[in-house]
Amino acid sequence: MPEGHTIHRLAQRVDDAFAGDRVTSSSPQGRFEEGAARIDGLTLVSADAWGKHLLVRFDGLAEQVHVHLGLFGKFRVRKHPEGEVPEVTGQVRWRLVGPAEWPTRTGDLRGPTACTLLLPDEVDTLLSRLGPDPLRDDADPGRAWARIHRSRAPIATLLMDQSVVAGIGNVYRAEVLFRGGIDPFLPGRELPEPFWDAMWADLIALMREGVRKGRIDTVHVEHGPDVMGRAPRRDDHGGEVYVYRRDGRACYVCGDTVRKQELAARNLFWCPTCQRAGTLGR
DNA sequence: GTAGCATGGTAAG
DNA sequence: TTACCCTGCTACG
Repeated sequence: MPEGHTIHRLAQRVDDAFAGDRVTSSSPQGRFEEGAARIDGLTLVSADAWGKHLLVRFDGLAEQVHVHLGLFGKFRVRKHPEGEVPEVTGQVRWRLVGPAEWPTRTGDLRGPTACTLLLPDEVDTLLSRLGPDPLRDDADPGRAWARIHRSRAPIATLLMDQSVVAGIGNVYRAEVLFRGGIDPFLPGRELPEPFWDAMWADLIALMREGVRKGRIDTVHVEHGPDVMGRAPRRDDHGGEVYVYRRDGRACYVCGDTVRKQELAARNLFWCPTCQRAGTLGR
C-alpha cells in the first residue's frame, strides 16, 4: 500500500531496526547483487523518506540506497529469536540482516520499482524533482502553490504530480479533494489560495494518521477548524474512505452515486454533488 | 486455475 | 498516449 505514509513508516522501522548496527547485505534474487555486496558489513546510519522515495545511508559509503516500491513493492522488517534468520522465500531483491543478538532483525525487499545505489549528486537530482512532502517538517507548501496557481491542469492531476506535492497517491488525492468539497476537474489556477492552505493542512493530518496507523483512514480523522468551510459529516458506516473505489455506491454524506473516471491513466473517484466547482467558498 | 486489476513511475513515440 | 516493469489479491469460471 505504498503512498507516502507507507514510506515514512518504513523509514522509521528501518531506522529503529538497524540504525547504528553493522548489517549483512545480500541480493538473493540477484538483481541488486553488486550494490548489496558493497553494503555488506557496513553500519547503517539512517533511513529517510522523501515522498514515496526511501534513502538509506551507510557509514563509509558515499552512495545511498534508493528504494522505490512502485505499485507492488514490499519491504518487510521482522524480528526473530536470537541468531535465527528465516530462509528466503520467493523473490527477495535485497535482504538486510542485523546483529545476531536478540532480537535478530531482517529486512526483505520484494518487487520494488527501484533499488539502486545513488551518488550524492544523483540524490540531489532526485530530490530536486520532488515537490514539498506534507509529512516532512521542512516542507514548504508555497512551492506547491506556485505550481498550482499558474497551472491550467485539473487540481486532481496536479496533486498526483510528485514534482508538485510529494507522497500523495490515488487514495489521498481522492480523499483530500472530497474532504475539501473540491471539484477534481477544477483548474489549479482557479483554486483560491485559502483552499490550498486548508488542503495542505488536511493532507498533513490525514497522512500523519496514515503513518501512525499503517493504513489510510480518512473518515475517522478530525477535520481542522473550518477546513474550507464545509467539512463533511462524520459517518458511522464503518468505512475508512469516502470515495476511493466506492464508485457506483452511495456517497456517505449526500447519498448521490460516487463516480469513477480515468484521468491521465489513473482512476479518479469523486462525488459529483459534494464536489462541485460552484460550491467553492460556500 | 487464471484473468484482470491495483495505493506507481518511466521511457518511448 | 502507450508499453512496460514489478507482485499479490479478488472475481470468476
